[in-house]
Amino acid sequence: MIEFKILKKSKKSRARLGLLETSHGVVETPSLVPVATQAVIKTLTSEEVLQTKSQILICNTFHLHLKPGEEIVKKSGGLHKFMNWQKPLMTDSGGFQVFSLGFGKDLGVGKIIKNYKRKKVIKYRSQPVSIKINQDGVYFRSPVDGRKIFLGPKESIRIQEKLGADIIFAFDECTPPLAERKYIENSLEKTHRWAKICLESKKTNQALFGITQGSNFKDLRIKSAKFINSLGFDGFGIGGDLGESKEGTEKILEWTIPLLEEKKPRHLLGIGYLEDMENIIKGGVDLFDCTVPTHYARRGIAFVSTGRLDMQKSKFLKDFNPLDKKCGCFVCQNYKRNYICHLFRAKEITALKLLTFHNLYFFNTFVGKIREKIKNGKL
RNA sequence: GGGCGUGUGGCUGAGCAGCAAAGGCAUCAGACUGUAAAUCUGACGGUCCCUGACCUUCGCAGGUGCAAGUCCUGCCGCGCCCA
Repeated sequence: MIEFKILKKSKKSRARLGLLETSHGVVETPSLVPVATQAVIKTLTSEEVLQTKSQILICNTFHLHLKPGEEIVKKSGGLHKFMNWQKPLMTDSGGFQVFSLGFGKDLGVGKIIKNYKRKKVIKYRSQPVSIKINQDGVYFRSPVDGRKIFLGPKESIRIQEKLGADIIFAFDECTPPLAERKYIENSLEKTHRWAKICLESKKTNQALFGITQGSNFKDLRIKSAKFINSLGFDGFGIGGDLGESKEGTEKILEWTIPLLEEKKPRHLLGIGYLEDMENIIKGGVDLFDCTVPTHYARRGIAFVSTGRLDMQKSKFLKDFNPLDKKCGCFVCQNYKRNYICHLFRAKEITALKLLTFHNLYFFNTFVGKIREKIKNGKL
């Protein structure tokens, strides 16, 4: 069960300020949802994650099904106890892995392709190499040991019920960019049918979010938003490939969000560079998860008020400043760039931890400022 | 002093007649948006009219070959064994 309270609606945009109440606490929205795929923010303990001002995390059904298996989590008392995180939690359904382990992996592309000039290469009825999608669900090849795993709407919900997050997602197909229209149409039918099955098969009182798709086709996005909205979900995810550019994503939000019941929370799946945040929030997004702060941290990238710093560059060995002078995180209070740079170049794992902590704190602070702007009528 | 072995680009280490010379490391550059991801891609002797051409390289100095990092001779350095 969740309750979503809208505290303020912007007069300048679709942005809104809200409180998402769950049995594990309240989330101020708009909010970033850091990604804890395997029931952990890589490199951090849950106590540390709390200090990054994170309010809610999202774990992954597919990964936790593989390791350690939902039964283990259930026997541990559910995800919250298992990972010692007593604040709100979400689980993603595994729908993204239909893409990332499928065409995403085959074609070496992400869900946003910058050079969209490339012609559509994914034809109707074509299948990725290592997964097979049919009307009922998806056969995955486990990246862990290669065994076959079937995941469909019922399976995903059953697993998510055992994992026990506060908010769970419907099982969908995250469609690839580079797919022709007919592929998207067919996929959308599946996602819609699966959405109904997810709702019907859920037995717990966890909140269930339905996911709208439709790639970058306006009529399909509208069709999907209307259909998913009609089913009675507790909230919405907006997924799939989100257009060829930032503007593409904004358009998709414009097509989708006005058709979703206003009092329910909207979660934009997988978007969140710093420069994206204001735009998607203005588009009416309440929640968004993104791997960027944590993922980039492990690649040596620090996000700071002046942009990105690649902390592996040797020039930082001579830089005695903190990552960001204005940042209040413990890393910026206690460590200098030259030390962090040294740790990266020496391949010390603590480097990953320091940047992960800083990036998350920085991102959360950034969203906090946007909430302030909405509050003050500036956005 | 004698015997055997060895010396390759920043390091390591293949190559033992047709090579600007495999791998690896390091270095430099780039990518990354519901995590396949502490990963991947590219460059890495020099110059230029740069999908190609030329120049300089494999301890040093000579030699034999159309052709030598690769064979021969001498020297130098390093290692092991014997005195």
